[in-house]
Amino acid sequence: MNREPIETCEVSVIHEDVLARVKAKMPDEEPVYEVSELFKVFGDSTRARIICALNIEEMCVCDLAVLLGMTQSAISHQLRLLKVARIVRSRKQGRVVYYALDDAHIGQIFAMAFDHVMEEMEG
Amino acid sequence: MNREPIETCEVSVIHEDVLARVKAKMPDEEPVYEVSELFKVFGDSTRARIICALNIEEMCVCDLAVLLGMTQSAISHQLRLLKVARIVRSRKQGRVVYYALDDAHIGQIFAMAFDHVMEEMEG
DNA sequence: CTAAAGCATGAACAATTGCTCATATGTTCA
DNA sequence: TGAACATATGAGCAATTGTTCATGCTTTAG
Repeated sequence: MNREPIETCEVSVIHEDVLARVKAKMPDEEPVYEVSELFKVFGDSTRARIICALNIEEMCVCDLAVLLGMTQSAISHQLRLLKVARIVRSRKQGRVVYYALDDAHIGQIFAMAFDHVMEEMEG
Repeated sequence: MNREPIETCEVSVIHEDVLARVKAKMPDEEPVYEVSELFKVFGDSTRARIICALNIEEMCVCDLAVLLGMTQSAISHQLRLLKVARIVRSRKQGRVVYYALDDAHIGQIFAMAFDHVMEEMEG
C-alpha cells in the first residue's frame, strides 16, 4: 500500500506503531467519561469534606452544615449532586434527613488517594 | 450541665454526640483539600483520556493529539496541568517530548474507579 | 389549624475552566 | 543560516460551577 503523507492534515502522526498499540488497548470512551464524571464530583473540597464526614458516620444536613461551617443551603445543594451521582443515599426520619455513603468503594478510592497525597506531602 | 439552646445561631446542632465523634475522627483540612485537588485534575474527560493512554504507553504530544482527535495546543495545555500536579513526567528527545505517568498509584486509583463505574453501569 | 423546624430548590452572580487562536521557543536538517 | 517541525504559552471567550438569597415543601409541636 503506497500511501502519500496526507498533506492537508494539520497534525501528523510520528509514531504509527505506538498509536496502533495504544488505540488497541484504550478502554471504551463511555466508561472513561463516566470515571471522569465521578472524579469531577470528588474534585470539590466541600464535597470531599462531606464524603470524609459521611465515611465516619451517617449525618443529617444540619449537623453537616455546622461541622463544615457552611450554610444549610450550600450543603443541601452539594448533597443533591452527591445523591444524583449515587455516592450518597438519604433516609428521612420525621423532618430530619440523614445522609450516608451509598457505596463502600467510595471510601476505598478516597483512602487510596489520601495515601498518595500523604506520600507526596512528605517527599 | 444546663445549657440553653443558642438562639442567635442560625444553624442549630441536632446531634451533639454525632458532631463530637465526627469532629474527632475527621482528617486534617489540608490533606482533604489536596485530595480534592487531585480529583479535580482527574475530573476532566480530556485529562482522563490522556491518563488512560499514558497508562498504556509513553507518548509524545503529537500522537496524543491524533489519538484523542484534539489540537496540539489543547493537549499541551492539559499536559502542563498534569505535570504541575505531578501526575505526569516528560522526557525530551530532540524536538519531541515524551510524556509518561509519574506515579504507579495514579493507574491504581484509576483502575479502582473504573471498576466502580463498570459495576454501576451493570446494576 | 398554625407556627416553627429541617430541608430542598430555582434564580442570579462571581469565579473558574477548557478550548481556540496567534505566536514564541527550541531543535533538526539541508 | 534559514526553513520546517514539535511543543509551549499568553490572551480571550464561552461554558460550567459553587455559593448566596429568597422561597417552597414536609413534618412535628402546641
